[in-house]
Amino acid sequence: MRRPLRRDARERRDKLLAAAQREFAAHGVDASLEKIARDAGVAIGTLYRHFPTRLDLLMAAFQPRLQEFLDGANKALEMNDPWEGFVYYLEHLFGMQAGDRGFNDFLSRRFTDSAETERIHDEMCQQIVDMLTRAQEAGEARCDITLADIVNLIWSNGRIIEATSATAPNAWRRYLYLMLDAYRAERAHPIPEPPMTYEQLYDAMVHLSEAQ
Amino acid sequence: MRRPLRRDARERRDKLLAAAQREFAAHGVDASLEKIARDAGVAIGTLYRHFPTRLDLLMAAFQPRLQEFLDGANKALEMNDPWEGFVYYLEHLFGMQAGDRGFNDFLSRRFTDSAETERIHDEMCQQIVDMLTRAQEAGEARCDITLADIVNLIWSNGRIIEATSATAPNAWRRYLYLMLDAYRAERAHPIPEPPMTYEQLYDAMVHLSEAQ
DNA sequence: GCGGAAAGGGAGGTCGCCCTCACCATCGCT
DNA sequence: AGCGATGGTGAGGGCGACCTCCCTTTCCGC
Repeated sequence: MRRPLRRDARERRDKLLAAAQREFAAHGVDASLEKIARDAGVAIGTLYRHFPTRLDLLMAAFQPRLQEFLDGANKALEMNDPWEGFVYYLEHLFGMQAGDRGFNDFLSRRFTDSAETERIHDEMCQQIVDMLTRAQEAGEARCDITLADIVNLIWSNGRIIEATSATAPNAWRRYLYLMLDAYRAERAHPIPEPPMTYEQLYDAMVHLSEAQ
Repeated sequence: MRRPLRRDARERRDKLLAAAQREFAAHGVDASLEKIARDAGVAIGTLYRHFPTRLDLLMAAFQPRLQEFLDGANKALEMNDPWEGFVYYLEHLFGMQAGDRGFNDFLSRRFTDSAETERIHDEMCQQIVDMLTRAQEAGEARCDITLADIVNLIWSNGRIIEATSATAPNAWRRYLYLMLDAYRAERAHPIPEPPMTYEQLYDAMVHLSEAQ
């Protein structure tokens, strides 16, 4: 049974979380923990007392963003037109990637030793599959694409945002609308490579975490 | 007037270049120079004597790759069908990106203090413009895309390769063929964002270099 | 207001990277 | 063969990151 935090501890914890949100948003999930502590006006030892691992801090800092995202996603599922829902979902997701580099990194990677992040990732994958299937069954999205193709899209959008955020902050949106034309059933041409399997996809996300 | 290198100097220089090619290919243009020296069986001071800056080493190591690329590109320009040439060019480019992470990085960035790399980049941009214009004039590629869209494509392909090279080494090819469907003129849908200007594009490439 | 538990602090060890420089080794011209 | 120029070496200084641990400070219940 965890007793409530002492007042001073609570305050410093909050400052750390605020600083972490800023730093992760600006520099991605590999941001310097020492800089976060400095920004929070707190000693590095204090950061480690509250958050023994980087992942602990990450999860605490991203909780609100993730909730916000999941809420937005539900709206997409409630839309009547499957294609519109699909577009809305991706636009919402891309917009959040653009606004937060940490969220961007978080989406692209798997953190195998956190059951909590794994659960969130699984949930998002499920949402994407639902979205895509609905659009495919309505005959709007081409039938030869899978979850893995959408994850590829998320990865590549992440890169475009890294490149353009400082100079052309809306470039990702243009890229998305181009990509949507690639996904329409009416324009589909055969693709010479099979989709990635789920396992390949998973391994690739783990790989991104390991290669920093 | 540069006199020829002493025999021992020439040998060590060659070993350094070979090690640099391996390391850059495996870890990108930010690979550790100390590791390159170690791999070459040479002291770090020797590396710096031959190549005072990272860019000097980079250029020396990439010269052959770049030549190889430019040769392949010429083939594309000689093809009769403009669309086929366009596809061939991109497939060739993507394949080289997939085989060499250093080349991949090199494509995405600008190194402002090297006239030589700037020249090469300018040349590639010109090739792309020629390629694209030809395909557009033949009515095969949609008219509302520009050089910047192709550079976006190169960036995003770079990211997909980073993610998938270890688990699904041909995933980039699937992505390319999907993207090609986005570029076809037939039944193109309007895009709500304007293309990036050349200046935005240039700044974005410089930005990628600075943020490591 | 006091005592002990909870929390904070930050110096310091480790690592990998960049880059320099004073000294030593080697080559090759004569 | 000998000597000067050319080239090689690697310790060492600087940096910024990670993480630990012991000592000090602060809180809060009694």
